[in-house]
Amino acid sequence: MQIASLLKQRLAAALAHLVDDPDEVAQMLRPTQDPRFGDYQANCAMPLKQRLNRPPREIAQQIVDHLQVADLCHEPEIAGPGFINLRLRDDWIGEAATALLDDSALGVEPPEQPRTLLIDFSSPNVAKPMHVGHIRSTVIGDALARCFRFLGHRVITDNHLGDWGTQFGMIIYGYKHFVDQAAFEAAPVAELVRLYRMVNSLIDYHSAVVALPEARTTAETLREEADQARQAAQDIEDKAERKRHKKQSDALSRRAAAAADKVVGLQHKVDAVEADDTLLAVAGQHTTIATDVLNETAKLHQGDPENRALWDRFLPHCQDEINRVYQRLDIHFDHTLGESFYHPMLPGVVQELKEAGLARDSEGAVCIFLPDFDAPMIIQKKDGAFLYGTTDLATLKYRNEHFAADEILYVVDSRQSDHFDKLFAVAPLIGLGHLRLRHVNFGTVLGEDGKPLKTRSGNNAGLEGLLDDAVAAAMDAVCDPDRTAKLDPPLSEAERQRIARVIGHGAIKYADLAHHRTSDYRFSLQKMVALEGNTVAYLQYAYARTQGILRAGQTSEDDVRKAEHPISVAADAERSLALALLRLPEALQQVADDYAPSALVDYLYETARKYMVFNDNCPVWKADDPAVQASRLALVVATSRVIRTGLGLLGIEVVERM
RNA sequence: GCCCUCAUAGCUCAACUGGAUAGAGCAGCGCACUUCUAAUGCGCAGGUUGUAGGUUCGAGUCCUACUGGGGGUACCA
Repeated sequence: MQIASLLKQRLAAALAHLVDDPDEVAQMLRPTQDPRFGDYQANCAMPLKQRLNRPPREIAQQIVDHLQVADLCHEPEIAGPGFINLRLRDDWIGEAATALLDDSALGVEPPEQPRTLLIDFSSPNVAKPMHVGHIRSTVIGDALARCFRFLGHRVITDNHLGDWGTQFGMIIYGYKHFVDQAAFEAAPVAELVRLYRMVNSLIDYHSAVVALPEARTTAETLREEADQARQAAQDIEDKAERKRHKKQSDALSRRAAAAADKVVGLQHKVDAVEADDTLLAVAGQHTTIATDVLNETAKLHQGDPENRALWDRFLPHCQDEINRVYQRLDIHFDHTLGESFYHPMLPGVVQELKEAGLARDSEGAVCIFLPDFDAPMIIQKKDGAFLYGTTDLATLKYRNEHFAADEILYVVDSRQSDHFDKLFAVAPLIGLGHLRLRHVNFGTVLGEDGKPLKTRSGNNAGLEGLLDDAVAAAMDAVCDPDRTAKLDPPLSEAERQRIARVIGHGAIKYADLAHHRTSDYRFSLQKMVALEGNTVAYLQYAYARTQGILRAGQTSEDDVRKAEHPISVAADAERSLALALLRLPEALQQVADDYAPSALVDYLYETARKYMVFNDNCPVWKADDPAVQASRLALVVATSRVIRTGLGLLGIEVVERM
């Protein structure tokens, strides 16, 4: 049962006497921020002032007069300008919490209208190593899939792999010119990665050599301007005026620093090749590598047998590579239909759009011009190649025909919002207006310096290395012998390994999901594996404590459930914990409404904290009264189930001891 | 240039979509271990929510302008 919706129903019934849209008005029910105002507050009296032309407190009184909540709440109170404060009865909380023990859905009720959602997430480019940038889409998409399923909706997950792009042109080119056959036979993926990196650095080298002089000039100019602006600012007498100029000169300085950074970055790319005489010689022999790579890609797309054979040979290895990461992270897809799958459909898509008069030639390319957009969606380049807009349209049509989804979520970087705005604008024009399309966008992962996370070489930090680092850091932090010394029996090596793995991987997922998806967030390995604060270790510890109590009493969750002892809340810590446990459905509703798993993280952290307070104040086995003992034990079990289930919905496992 | 997005405590982030005195954590200071794991709990301190206006019973949240960060902007994805 969901408390908030139950109260909303009651509220709506009371409002039916006053307004003709009671259900809508009843939505203005919120949990209170301050326990002094009870547990929930109805805020609908104030806004009704105009509509009913009466003072809000009077309206509130009328609502309260009709409000039938005596079975759930104490007498409602009207406070301030017209808030209606509701305080749940302790006996009701106890009964509801007791019911939780026998409910595998933990209070979640089947939806009135189950939806079918197709979630498109992760979607890495294969053939290059997965990096930290893929983490957000993967982790958020997986958590959303788990949450929507738990809420009773039908979910189809699809990994729209980038398996047909320029990166294959790069490794095909690399293979043709630089392959080490022995290395390829021995470890194909490693060799392909080496080839990818080599070709990439050669392309970067040539473009950096060209770009460097202008970047230097720009950096110098900006530097001078910034210096001048700072000087000028110092000479200004008027204080306010000086402050304003200072601000502007600071901005200029930052821009100058960024330009200088860019020069350093370019120089780095040049140095990377020039430091190695062999590589430099190779660079000299492959001056047109950038366009040659595009040609290899184009040949692949046009069905060139040699390139197609190479692609067929490379792809399984590339898939093994990413599947290893998914396996590690316990992430699964119903479908993996990459770009290559849609490639044969693209000419037909363009043809149809042209025939329908939606697309037309412009500057040699085939474009869909849309009102409200400056630039068109280009679906075929002047050289005949197709673009991701084309693929996305083909994908949309295919999904519509094969998956009967009523909603499609694209868990993709915020930077692509323009693209999705266009895609979603085209959809109704091609008869797909019935699909609810949603760009579930997310922000960038930043390093500790506030810049997008990169390694020192300028490449994106590799994902597997990151996971290894997290597991190692978790081992150091969580399996510190001083801390685990009191565990009896002592932790075995296998148990330590498992704890480090669960906490390490969990830390990465948790830190990502803890931030609202739309904001950028600062990635700090040290903070995410920390034991204090809003971290996965804190939740794991709370969970481990619940298990510790069961062990101490030589009992199990099943035994406690079968005993059917009622929960009754007396102490504040018991009440507040029990109420928190009843709110999982509310938290999940929020996740679904915003497509934002962070709401579940906040909820779980809040619940774990309340459990910790309970744990400190309400001993189980030392309680004198057997009824109190049984009630607290039942609360412990309910907590353990909520935390385990909640973390599971985030894709995170639990450990029994730590 | 135009469009999108962000700006909240020293730091990292919340704030249930317009509700009451803006909350957590970290860092700092203090208190509590004979324990079902102190990997915890409690307390103190920390804020003109970037600036200036506006909308209304009520604004961190909405509108306008400005300042600053990030991103995008016709053939990469």
